[in-house]
Amino acid sequence: MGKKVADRKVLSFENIKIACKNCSLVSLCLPMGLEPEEMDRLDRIIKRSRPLHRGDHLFRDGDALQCLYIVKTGSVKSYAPSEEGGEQVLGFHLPGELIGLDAIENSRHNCSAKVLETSAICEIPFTNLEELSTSIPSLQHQMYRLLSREISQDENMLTLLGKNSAEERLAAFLLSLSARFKRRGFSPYDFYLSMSRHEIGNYLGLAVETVSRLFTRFQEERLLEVERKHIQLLDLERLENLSKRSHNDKDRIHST
Amino acid sequence: MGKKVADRKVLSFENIKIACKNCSLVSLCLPMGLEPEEMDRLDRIIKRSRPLHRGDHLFRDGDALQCLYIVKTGSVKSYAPSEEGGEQVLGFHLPGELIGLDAIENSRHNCSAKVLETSAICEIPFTNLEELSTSIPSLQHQMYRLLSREISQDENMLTLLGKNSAEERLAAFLLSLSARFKRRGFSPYDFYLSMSRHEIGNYLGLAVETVSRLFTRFQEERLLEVERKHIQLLDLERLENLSKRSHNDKDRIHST
DNA sequence: AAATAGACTTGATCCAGGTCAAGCTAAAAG
DNA sequence: CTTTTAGCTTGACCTGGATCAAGTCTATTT
Repeated sequence: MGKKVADRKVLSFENIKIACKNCSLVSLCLPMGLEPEEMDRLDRIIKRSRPLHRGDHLFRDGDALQCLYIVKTGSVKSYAPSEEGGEQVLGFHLPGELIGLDAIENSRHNCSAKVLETSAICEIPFTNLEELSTSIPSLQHQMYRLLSREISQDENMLTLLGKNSAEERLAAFLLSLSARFKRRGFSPYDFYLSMSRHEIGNYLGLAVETVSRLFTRFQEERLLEVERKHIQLLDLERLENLSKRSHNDKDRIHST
Repeated sequence: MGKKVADRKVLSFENIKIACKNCSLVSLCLPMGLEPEEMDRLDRIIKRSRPLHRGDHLFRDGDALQCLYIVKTGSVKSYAPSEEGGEQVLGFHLPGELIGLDAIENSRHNCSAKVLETSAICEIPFTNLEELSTSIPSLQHQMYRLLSREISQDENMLTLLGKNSAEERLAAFLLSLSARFKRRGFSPYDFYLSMSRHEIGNYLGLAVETVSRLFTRFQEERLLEVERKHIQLLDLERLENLSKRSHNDKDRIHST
């Protein structure tokens, strides 16, 4: 009984509502740019549940849209499941990133999202958010920006998949992670992957084997050091060069 | 002089402001779902310029965001130019579709857009639109929906590029056009392509030659009839089957 | 009507990356 | 501890679609 009370205390501690204004992510998250008073109003509609564990779903393809989700700590992958059990990984989400935006169109999720490791997630009931954004112009603006950013990112990804080689894709992927870790105050050179090789390959439109071979090759070429999930980038600049296709740009369209 | 006046009249006739409420696209365009009074207010900020001609740009990569654009008649392609003169085609836009949404994030266009044929375009100054949407909740809602739809579409495209064969990609492309023409009151079976084979290939991540061969093959298999830009779809159902990869779905991820 | 040019098609060849197969490793389960 | 299992690596081989190389067709210009 004493133990149980102790447990409760620990849980309620873990579960404590770290208000947006006290959250380290505030400058790159939804409340970015809000006045303190506005932030409080937003804060009141956000739910912080206890941590989720590897494999837990935020939502599944077809679910009615209830909430948008933001990663507070940990990481999430979103993916489009296909009938036959296959899937297309659509993205990996790090702290501060908003998830579920593709559900607004028809009030139903068009993909699934599951956490890759133990993660804390903020939930924002969409109806409330929409209502609130009517009366807080800078929140509306921020929503437009975040939706627009998602579109830009997907378009980048389309270019990556449409035009770039396996090598270029993996290099770009690692650099994207590196830059995002950096923004969040983590090392851009030394990090752990929370997704499997299979998931990386799926995301990049490559076979697992290709991803594995590339990691080996990048290591041989002293671009990075890899040991299972642990990555150390040794030469960002060369990686950068690799990631932008220099060769083979005969793809110009001569139009009228 | 008489002639000149006549010219003016013709021009002002072409240039006439067909208000949203009189536009045949109203049910699938930005003003969808607005009250008549709201529609008038939106109408007042929309600019209708004279028709643009093949190759004219709506905007270029890097331009400051001034307006969002909607195709009234004709068609537009958006594409990401690369340094070396190549490009990635990001989409083809038909009447009623909103263009430039990826520019909101940083008030600067991330891609270019040019018209594929003589086209009438509505221009909407974004600042005014944003302002207006603060005071018209259903306009804000519509903006959220359209941004979200763009994300969904890009995600579909990611899956197409990441997982599907050349054959599946072209079939899906033709079916997408067909469905979109249908919604707009055109024949879903018989239409003209306003883009070149090169642009189709670029969009689908394929070489021109592959696109050409596939058209030939599809015709041999009596799936369609093709004569230059003129397409007649003969068997939507078989095309549908082709477009969803049945084979080869060993891509499942067994995660914890 | 001839000439030029851009768009498209068709055939021949090649190769990046997929597929198949086997083994390795780490960590979780017993 | 040993066993199991899922994830990862490596090698051998194969293939879809890219690339290379001629043409052909249409439309526009002269």
